[in-house]
Amino acid sequence: MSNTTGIKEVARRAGVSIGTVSNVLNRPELVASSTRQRVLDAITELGYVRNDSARQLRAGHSRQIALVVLDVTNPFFTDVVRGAEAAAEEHGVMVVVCNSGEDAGREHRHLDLLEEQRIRGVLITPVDESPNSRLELLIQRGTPVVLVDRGSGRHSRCSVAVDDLLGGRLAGEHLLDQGHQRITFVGGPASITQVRDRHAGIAEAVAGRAELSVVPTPNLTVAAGRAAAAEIDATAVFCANDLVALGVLQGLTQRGIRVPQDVAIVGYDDIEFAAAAAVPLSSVRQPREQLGRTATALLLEEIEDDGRHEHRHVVFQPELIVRESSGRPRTRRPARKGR
Amino acid sequence: MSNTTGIKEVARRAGVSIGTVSNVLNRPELVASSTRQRVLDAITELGYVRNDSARQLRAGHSRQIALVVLDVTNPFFTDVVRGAEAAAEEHGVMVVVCNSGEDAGREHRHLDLLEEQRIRGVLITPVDESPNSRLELLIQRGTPVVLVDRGSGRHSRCSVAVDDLLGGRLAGEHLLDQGHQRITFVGGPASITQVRDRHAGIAEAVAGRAELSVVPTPNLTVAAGRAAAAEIDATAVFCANDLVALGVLQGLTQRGIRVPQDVAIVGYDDIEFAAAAAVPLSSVRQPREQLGRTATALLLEEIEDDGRHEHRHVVFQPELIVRESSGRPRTRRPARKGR
DNA sequence: CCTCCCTTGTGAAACGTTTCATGAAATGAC
DNA sequence: GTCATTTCATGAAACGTTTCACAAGGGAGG
Repeated sequence: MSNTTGIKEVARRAGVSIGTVSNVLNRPELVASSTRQRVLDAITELGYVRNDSARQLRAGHSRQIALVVLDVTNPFFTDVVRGAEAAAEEHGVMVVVCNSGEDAGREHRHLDLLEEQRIRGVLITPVDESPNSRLELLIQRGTPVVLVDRGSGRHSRCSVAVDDLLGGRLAGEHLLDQGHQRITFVGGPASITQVRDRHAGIAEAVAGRAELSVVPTPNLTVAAGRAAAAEIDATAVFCANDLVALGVLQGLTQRGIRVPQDVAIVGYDDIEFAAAAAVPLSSVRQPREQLGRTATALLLEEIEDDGRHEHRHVVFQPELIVRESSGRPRTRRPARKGR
Repeated sequence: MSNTTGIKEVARRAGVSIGTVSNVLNRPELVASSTRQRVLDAITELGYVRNDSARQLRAGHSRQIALVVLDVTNPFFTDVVRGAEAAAEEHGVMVVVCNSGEDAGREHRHLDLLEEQRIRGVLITPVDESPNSRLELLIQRGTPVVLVDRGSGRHSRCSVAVDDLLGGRLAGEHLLDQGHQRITFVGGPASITQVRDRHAGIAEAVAGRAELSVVPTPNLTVAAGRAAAAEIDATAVFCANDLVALGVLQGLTQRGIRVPQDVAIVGYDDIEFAAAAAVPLSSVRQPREQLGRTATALLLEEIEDDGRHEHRHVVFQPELIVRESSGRPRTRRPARKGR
């Protein structure tokens, strides 16, 4: 309603030129304090609100960065979001969160929109990593992009990742230690790099020492895990994801299969809810917030460097957290035992 | 890099005026198909990307809506996000997600930015509802706003909510039915309307029939719940939130207190993880996605109606889901009993 | 052949900023 | 009192769109 059309009105009210108002806004030290005050007053009296479109148009690019996640519903990613927001806030940059929902089409559309907005930079965990993707185009046209939770052989961009191969190996070693001979990997689709790497990791660890099968899932959700549980026929399960693991746990329990006595489970991500699960879940922990923080730092650095910039690849080490779901059946809870 | 400066370049390449290019983009039926094709070709050859800032500047407002949530980390809100995204997508509108983190300052800054961007509309669960807040100003200046998960006495805006008083009552009745005489409400801060209403609801149900105490928390997180558990001295707990409930469950377990034998717990929201908890959690269920969907529909409707618009208030009914955490101590799991 | 209308395409104005070259006034040095 | 320098303020151009009044050309109807 009272959108009093900007700077011009303010200028008139304060009795100065629009250039001066702009200066008050952007380089206040250039304007005499009395004038400055007059302008400031006019601004508050009029309830003037800067028009960002005009600003951006002039500047040629936005002042925000985007974070495109695979699944907002996954606590892993919400923690990444928090990390990114924290880092961005320190630099006075705003993060807009986009959700691809593991859907390449939506990711594509998001990138279209973001490019139209001349977004300053993009943090993304891409749905897949085909070489001629929409993403490549974006990079090619000059938008800084940092890959999140995904290593990158290519050197056309920065990346922040956790060593998923190692994560898979850790899980594998652990399950072997527990004496398991038939292990199943649950997760999918294989188009997601994390899924492939985690699978490759455990395959490597297990090779020749135990039997490894796979139950593929259409996505990485609790529901998918629950469904997958029906097909599990092994003494240990390694899930691509804690959500899947939680689902598998529910599914197995429903089938009357006890965890960990009959089947052990190891998840991935160590989300907050893993520890609170019906059977506290063993899981491969990733530094989730750190991931977001570092990615943002890298992106801002690249934006800063503008011209020449050395792309960097940061890799974090995962850590296996062992809880009841994969421990040897123990009797260490007297309260329960004694009743 | 190859940001070939827009429409003008395209026009030159296709040998037409810029007005024509604009027409191809916005009202293709107005331009002869041969010309149209020529322009389209030029666009792809040049890799032209529309400049949204310029578009917005001309239009006077953005074509996106914002969703400001209290806590991205809370599965309740991520489900609301999903609902909102789904509804928005059907209308070709993009949703930008902002996280206030239950921090009034951040909420304020987000609204500043959003207003500068002339955001088309805002869905928000405000941190608090003081009458002269930043939010009021936004509404006053003409931005359509829909309150999410919060009823509104005022008629200056639409709202979508779940009847939290009823939710509290349901929890209260249930716990009374189970014979509890000393009940504690855990949650805070009281500045959050939901917290107040849920508390008021159970207080109403319990009044005169049992003793009700309160353990306040600084926010609605698992950690806060865990900490609050130390102060609990009652036979039943009603938590403002499933996150808090999960925390309380952990904290009590750590103290060697059994749930539900020693203390019953009822949560709120019925997030996906509630059912998967160490002790499956009783919880007051809200139609989370529905909330997001409806809010978005209302907002789009208001944007459509533009001039005269009748503000509406949609209220959903919550539903109590009873699980183990508040059942009478049962022995219905033979597998466990028998070992 | 003249008129009228319809289809296509044009050019310029406007949206609200920022920036920059320029100018005016004030200050200081001599 | 003059000149050089510094401090402030100005006006116009530019950013890339969309929109709108208008013009040019082509048919159809008379």
